[in-house]
Amino acid sequence: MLKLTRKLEYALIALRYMQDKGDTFISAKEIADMYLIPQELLAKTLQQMAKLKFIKAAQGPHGGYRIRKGLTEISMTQFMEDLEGPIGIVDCNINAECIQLDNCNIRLPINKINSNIREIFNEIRVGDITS
Amino acid sequence: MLKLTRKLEYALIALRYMQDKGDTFISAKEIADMYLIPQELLAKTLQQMAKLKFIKAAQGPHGGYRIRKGLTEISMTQFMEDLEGPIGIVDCNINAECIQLDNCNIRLPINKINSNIREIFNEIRVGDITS
DNA sequence: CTATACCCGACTTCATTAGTCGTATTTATT
DNA sequence: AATAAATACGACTAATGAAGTCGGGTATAG
Repeated sequence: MLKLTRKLEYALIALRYMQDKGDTFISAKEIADMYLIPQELLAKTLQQMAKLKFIKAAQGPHGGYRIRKGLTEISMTQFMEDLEGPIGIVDCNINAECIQLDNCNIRLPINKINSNIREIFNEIRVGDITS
Repeated sequence: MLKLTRKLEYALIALRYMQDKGDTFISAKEIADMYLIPQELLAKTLQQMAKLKFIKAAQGPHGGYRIRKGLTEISMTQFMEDLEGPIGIVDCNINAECIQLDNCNIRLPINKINSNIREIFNEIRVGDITS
């Protein structure tokens, strides 16, 4: 209950590592070996982040990834939702296809809690975690 | 990601309904019918809550469940953790069997976030949702 | 030319949650 | 006493989403 995905964990671990390494390109393999993360999975995550322009990719030998300026300034809410889709502690926070609709008797307080949680992540920037 | 379990949802819906109904015993069936919740599942949840002394159970015809005084004062953190176990956005918040240990480079900020989330639920009492 | 590394989609496995079923027990009502 | 309505509880199955793997492609440094 209330878990982050591994993908997100791996992403943050990788970003932090890249941040520490400065401006050079770091390969997925290097990070995977370092932190015992399944390489293929980490690679896919890094590719996704590259597509989202969070990091810059370079192909070929000595290629890899490098953090883009600006990433550290975005909120964790945006980062997480870009990678994993909307945060919603119950399904109706996301797609609202609930049969209950108005009948639901806990809707309002639950929505409130969901906002509170998004707010927590709004106030944390990626850079707060990676540096 | 970051989802509450259905069990918890059902529990809160049921509690709110019982709260509204005052002091009479309400059967699992009545609530299940009302909110289109699988009866057996709701029943098990209510039984668990009865065991935890959150509600009082009465067997036999006209039996059912009634909210116990005091339930509305406990925090959502306690309520949720009693029903579903510890809140931990990553596994190492719960059982700390991670191979990484000190090697983990995001441990501190992640723990901080976890505290923030528990704090949100600490400040909400069950009664805030059920009334 | 070759080795290294990214790119990407399809697939499989796994864990957790969700839901079902069967049986026993309690108790109000007739 | 019999019946029916309800909880109690453990074992089981199904569904879902996350985690992880695989195969084939492209780019590029040396």
